[in-house]
Amino acid sequence: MMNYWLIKSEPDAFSWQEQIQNNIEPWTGIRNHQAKKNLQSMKNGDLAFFYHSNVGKEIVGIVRIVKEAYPDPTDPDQKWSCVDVQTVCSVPTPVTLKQIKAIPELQEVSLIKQSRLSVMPITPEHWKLLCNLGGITQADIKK
DNA sequence: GCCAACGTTGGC
DNA sequence: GCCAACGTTGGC
Repeated sequence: MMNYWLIKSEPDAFSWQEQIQNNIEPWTGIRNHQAKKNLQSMKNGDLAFFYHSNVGKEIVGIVRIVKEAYPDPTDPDQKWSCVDVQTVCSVPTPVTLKQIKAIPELQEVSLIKQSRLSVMPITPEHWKLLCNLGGITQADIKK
């Protein structure tokens, strides 16, 4: 059973362009219990939207989980977790927060309901809808 | 265990 | 720069 997620990054700190260049990236630095719980629920092969917070405020790409939760090396106490994500594809037409807020079917997404959460699940229905909005096809996300 | 004070995230 | 919505800290 495939799960879908959304992860946030401030492009000033780590942008989609850098993700593309690095290809595989350890998703470190998460210091929130709910976000940690979500990281630990991720399975290899799960897909996640890559969202630019603060600057852009739009879904710009899709990544795949390629290494399940392990201790975050940037945490001295090793009590926080991280996963590895791999670049899958860019979103041809980035989906903006403004767009999402304007669509009645998307009012329940955590991006809106819990605006401070940085790692969140996305339902399959919302995933499909957001892919359509972004111009993503099934072929784009098949390896 | 409560809660006031403080810090952070992130949209506007 | 402001502030709403959290999360954390520390005194009691």
